[in-house]
Amino acid sequence: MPELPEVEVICRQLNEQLRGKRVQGVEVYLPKSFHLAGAKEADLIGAAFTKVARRGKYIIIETDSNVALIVHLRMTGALIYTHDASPYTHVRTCLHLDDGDLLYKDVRTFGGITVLPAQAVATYPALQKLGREPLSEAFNGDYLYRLSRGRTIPVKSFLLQQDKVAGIGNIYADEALFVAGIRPTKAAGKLTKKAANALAAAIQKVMRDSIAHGGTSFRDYRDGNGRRGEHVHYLQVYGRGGEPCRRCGKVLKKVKVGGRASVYCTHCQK
DNA sequence: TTCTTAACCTGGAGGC
DNA sequence: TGCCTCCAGGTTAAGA
Repeated sequence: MPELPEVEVICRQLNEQLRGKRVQGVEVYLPKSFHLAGAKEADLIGAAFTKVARRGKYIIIETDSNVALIVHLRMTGALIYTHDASPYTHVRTCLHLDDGDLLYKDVRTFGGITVLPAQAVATYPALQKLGREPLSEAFNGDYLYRLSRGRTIPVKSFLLQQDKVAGIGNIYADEALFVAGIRPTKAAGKLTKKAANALAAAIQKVMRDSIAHGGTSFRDYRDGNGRRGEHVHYLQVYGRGGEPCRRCGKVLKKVKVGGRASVYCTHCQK
C-alpha cells in the first residue's frame, strides 16, 4: 500500500530515469484508470518528461509541453519504468517512450493517471485540499496540537485525514503512534502539547526511516524499478497483532479504529 | 460541523 | 479440489 515513503522512493527513482524521455505513444487497457482533465491524449505525444515530484501521495509528472500527469496509486498501484513489460500483470496503461515504457499497473484498479494542462496542476482540487507535508519544516507539534483541538475522533483517524497531514496511511499511522507512545483510540483533542510534539517527531522518524529502507512492501508495492521495499522488516506494530511487542514483550492488540485495522501495545502506548 | 459507515475492487487466506 | 466468505485499505459520498 503506497504511502508517503513509498511514493517518495518512486518519485526519486523516476525523476532520475524519466527526465528527457519522450512519449511516443499511449495504450490504455482500462479506461477508468486514465482520465483526461482538460487535455487530450494527443497532447502527450512528443512531450518530454522534465520532473517527477510528490505532494502527499500524489505523483506529479511535468513535461516540456503544456501537459502534466497526476498519478495516485491508491492501494495497489505501481508506476514502473522498464525496457521489458512482459513480466508485469495488471498493467492498466502503458506510455511508450523513446527509450523504454512507463507502466501503470494496478490490481484493484482504485488508482489512476490524470492528464491535464500544466497550469491546471496548481489548482487541482485534490492537491489543494492536502494538509502540511510531514517532512517539511512547517510540520511540527504545534501544528498537530492546534488542528486537533476539540476533535473527538480517535487520533489514528485524525492522522489519516489527508487535509491534516498529507501522505500518512494505515501503516505509518500505527508505527508513529507506537514510537510516540500514544494509543490509536485516544481522542485527538485529548493530546497534550508534549504528546503532539512527540507524535510529530515520531511521524517524521518513521517516514525518514522507511524512505531510507526503500519503503514498505507487503503484497503489492513495488518501487519505480519494480523492486520491493525493505522497511517491512523494521515495522514495530503494523501487521503484528497477536505477536510480542519488540519493546516490552507484551502481546500486541489488534482493534478496528475508524474501520481500519490497527495494532498497538497496551503497555507501551497510553 | 463533525463523525461514522458504505462503496469501490480484486487477490489471497481460511473454512467447509 | 472447489466453492464461499472475509479481509486488506485510500478516498469519497451519504447519512446520522
